[in-house]
Amino acid sequence: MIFSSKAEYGVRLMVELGRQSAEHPTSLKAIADAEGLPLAYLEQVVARLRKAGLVMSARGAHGGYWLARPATEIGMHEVVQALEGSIAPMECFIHEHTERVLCSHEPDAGQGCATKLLWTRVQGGIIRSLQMTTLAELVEFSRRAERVPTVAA
Amino acid sequence: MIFSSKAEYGVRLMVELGRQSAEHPTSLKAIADAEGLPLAYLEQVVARLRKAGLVMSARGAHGGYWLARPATEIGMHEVVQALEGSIAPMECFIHEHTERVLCSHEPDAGQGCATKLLWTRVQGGIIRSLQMTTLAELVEFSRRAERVPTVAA
DNA sequence: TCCATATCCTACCATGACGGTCGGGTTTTT
DNA sequence: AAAAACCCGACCGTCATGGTAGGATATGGA
Repeated sequence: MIFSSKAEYGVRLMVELGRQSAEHPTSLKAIADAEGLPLAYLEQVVARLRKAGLVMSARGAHGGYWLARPATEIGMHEVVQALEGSIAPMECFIHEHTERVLCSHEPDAGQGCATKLLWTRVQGGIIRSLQMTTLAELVEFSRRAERVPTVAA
Repeated sequence: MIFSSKAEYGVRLMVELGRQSAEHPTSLKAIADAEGLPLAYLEQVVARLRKAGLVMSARGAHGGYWLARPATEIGMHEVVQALEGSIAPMECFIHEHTERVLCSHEPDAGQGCATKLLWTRVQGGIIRSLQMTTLAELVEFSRRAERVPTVAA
C-alpha cells in the first residue's frame, strides 16, 4: 500500500510553485533542478495538474507554470486526486461513477461485502486527512524547514 | 494507491473465521470454496496471519485454522499490517525501524521535507480508521448482509 | 498399517504497472 | 532565426503482484 511517485513528485512540484510568487511563471527546468527530479518525467506529472485546473501554464521562452489559485485555497485531496487518478483503497472502488462494477465477491444484493465496510472507512480516513491539509500549510512548513542550521561550520 | 489483494483476501479469510465458532478448526479448502479464492494462494496469505499470531492452526485431517483471540479483540489495523507488511503511504516510511533511510530529497537536518508532513497525516488517517474497526464488526455486518432477500421469489 | 486430509514450505512464472527516456512538435520571447 | 519552454505520444526495462506447482510433514480414521 503506497502512493505512486507521481503523487510524491506532484506534491513537491506544487509546493515549489507555492513558494514562488504567482506573478512570473516558473519553468519546469528550475523545479527539476531544485528538487533533483527528471525533467521529462515531471512533464507528465504536471500535465495532470494542469488538466485538473490546479496550475496554469505559459508556453515559449520565459514560460512556465504557476498556481491557478492561491495556495490557501488548494486542498491536498485535489492535488493527490489529480495525480493518482482516484483515491481508492481497493479496486472495486475505482469504477464508482461508471456502470457499477461490483466487487465480484459482493452478493447480488449490492453494497454487501463486509470488507467494503472496512475499505470505505479507510478511504474516508485518507480523504479527510488530505482535505484538512492545504497547500499553503506545506509551503509554510517547507519555508521553516529551510533555515535549519545543519553543521554551522 | 491501492491495497494489495493479499489484504482483501486476508480480511475475507478473517471474517470467515470469525463467522465460525472457534471450537473446531476450519479448513482453508472450505474458505476457498466459500469465497471463491485460489486455495494455494490463500495458504500464503494465511501464513502471514499465523506468523502475526492472529490465527492458530492444527495440521492433519480435520485440521484447519481458527482465531487466536475473540473477534472483538482483533483490531483491523493488526490484520492489515500483518498482511501488507506495513502501513506506509510512501516508500521512505517503510524503513522507519531500521537505519533511518531518509527520503533522499530530505534536507540533511532530517524530518524536513514538506511532503512528509502530508504523508504522515495520511498514514495517521489510515491507521486510525483501521484501528477503530474490529473484526467483530465486520463479522456482524456480514451476518446481516447474509439474509437480504434478492428477488423474494 | 495405510490412506485421505490438511497444514506447511519453497521455488517458479507470467503479466502489468511503474518510473523513466526519447524524439519531436508547437508557441513565444529576444 | 534561434533559444527557451511547454506539449505530446511512443517506447522500454524492471519489479512487485497474483498465482501455480510440487512436495514435505502431520494427523485422524478405516
